[in-house]
This record gives sequence, structure tokens and C-alpha cells, in this order.
Amino acid sequence: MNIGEAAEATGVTAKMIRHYEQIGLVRAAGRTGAGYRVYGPKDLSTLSFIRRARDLGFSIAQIRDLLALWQDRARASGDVKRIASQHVAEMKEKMRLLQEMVHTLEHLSAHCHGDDRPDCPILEQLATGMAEEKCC
Amino acid sequence: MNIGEAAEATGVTAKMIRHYEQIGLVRAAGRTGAGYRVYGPKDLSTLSFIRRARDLGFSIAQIRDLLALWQDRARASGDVKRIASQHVAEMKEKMRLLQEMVHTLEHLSAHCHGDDRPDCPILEQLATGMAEEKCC
DNA sequence: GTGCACCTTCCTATCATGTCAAGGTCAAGG
DNA sequence: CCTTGACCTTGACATGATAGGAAGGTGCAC
Repeated sequence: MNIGEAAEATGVTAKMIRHYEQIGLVRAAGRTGAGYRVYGPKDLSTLSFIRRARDLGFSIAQIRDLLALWQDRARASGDVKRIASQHVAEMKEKMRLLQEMVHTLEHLSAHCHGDDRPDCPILEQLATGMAEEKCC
Repeated sequence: MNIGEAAEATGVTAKMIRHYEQIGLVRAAGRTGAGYRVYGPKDLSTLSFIRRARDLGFSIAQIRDLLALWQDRARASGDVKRIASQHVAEMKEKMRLLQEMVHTLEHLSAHCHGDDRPDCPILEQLATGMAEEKCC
């Protein structure tokens, strides 16, 4: 199986497959005489695994650990769960920060006419840093 | 005022001030005879504006537009509000995606013993892609 | 006149991914 | 046999916002 077919089968672009090989996330694929990479079912499983992990937002470093655990039959599920929990915590923290920003901005927007006049509490807050606490 | 003092006063690192100057986000600062950058109150206001906008998650491109509007006395507050609304929408979309991932992962984690045994629904889902829909 | 803290420019790295370019390979059809 | 087009190869460069460091100049206090 060529890299293009592997890409289509797993949803990982050929570009990223080569990249993952280069950074050592997946082992180097076999080669034909002409130098084309060759992929077997095991490689496809690994690539699909990676794609699903990426879809869940795991970083490459975390996926590296997850792959190692996946291939370790003596793994402790606690190790997997810990990685997942940490990732969940990170995502929740990101959401919290986003929520804060959304909250502030929506608050400011609510008081902005949004018409042709130049007065704008959004710009005022950015300019003075005072609108946030003192307003309301 | 030196770049270091300006950095401390505005909360933008000297590194980033130089960067913003290089990409044309702020006009080039004046220089002393020795080539040191010099900052005045107006520059400090601009840098503080940028920092607050960054704190609210605006991209450099958006900040560029906001700065232009800020310095335009004939601006329409609607233009400002539109930028803010778009940014809010982007952040909400990010939050939605994060929430989806968190939801899936928490669901999987809930069924993972998290002990010394190797069985792990998290790894199973990553390996087969089947746990998500069929479980529960 | 020395030492230290600051400044300058330039290079490199992050993270995951995309794009582009120049060239090699393969299979099908004229 | 030769061309065409689709695929593959490597390599370089870009993104966005920020950090780090190296190598060298400057300013000021002692």
C-alpha cells in the first residue's frame, strides 16, 4: 500500500505521515525498490489511532505516550487515564479562559451602539483598561 | 523612555515590542544617538492597547484593525462591534469543539478503571473508533 | 576604567500543518 | 517506444505569537 492510499484509508495526510515518521512517532515504513513507502495493516491501525487521538485534541507528545501504552500489553489503565485526565484538565482550563474573554467582550459589546457614531465602550476599555471593573 | 521601561510599563515584553515594530503593528520608535529606541506617552498608550486586546484574545490582524479604528475619530462603532462579535463567535466555536472533546474523553474515562489492569476503553476507542457511538 | 545592566541585530525554536518546487516512478494509451 | 498524467520522493519555506540565545555596543555607578 502506497502512502497516498494509506492517507486516504486513515484520514492522515501523506504529508503528516511523512512528518510523523520523521519525528519518530511512527516507525519508518518499508520501501519498494524505487523508494516508495509501503504500508501494511498494522501501520494503518497506528495511523488511525493517531488520527483519532488528534481528533480528541491530544498533543503529539501525549500521543507518543498513548501509543507506547497501547503497544504495551502490561500497561496499567491508570496510566492511560492519567494522560486523558490531564488533557481534559488542560482543555477545561482553555475553555475557562475563553469563557472569561467571551464574557468580558459580550459585556462590552452589549453597551456598544454598533452604529455610525464613534463612541465605543470596547475601544474605551482597550484604551484605558478601566471599563471592565467599574462598569455596572 | 527605553524599551525596557516601556515593556515594564505596558506589560508587553521588549521582545514583542520589537516584533510589533517589525511587522508594522506599531510605528517605528524614535532612536537615541546610540540607536536605542525611545518611547513617549503615546507609544505607551498604543502598547497598552495592544496588550489589553491580546488579553482578550484578539489576533494581531484584528488588533491592527482595532488600532486603525481607535485612531480614526470618524470611526463607526459598528465596525468595532463587528470585529468583536466575530472574535466572540470564533471563541465560542473553539469552546464548542473543546467541549465536544472533553465530553467524549470524560465519557471514556468514566468507564476506565484507572488501576493496574491493562483493559482501557480509552485506548479501545482510539484503536477501533467504535466505542464512541456504540457505548450506552 | 571596570563591571554590570541594558540595548542592538540576527538566528533559532516552538506546534501541527500546508504549500510549493524539482525531480523520480509507474501504468496506460497512441 | 514515447508521452501523459498521477503518483511518489526530498527539501525548503510559511503560518502565529512568543521565547531564548549569541555576539557585540552603550550607559552609568563605583
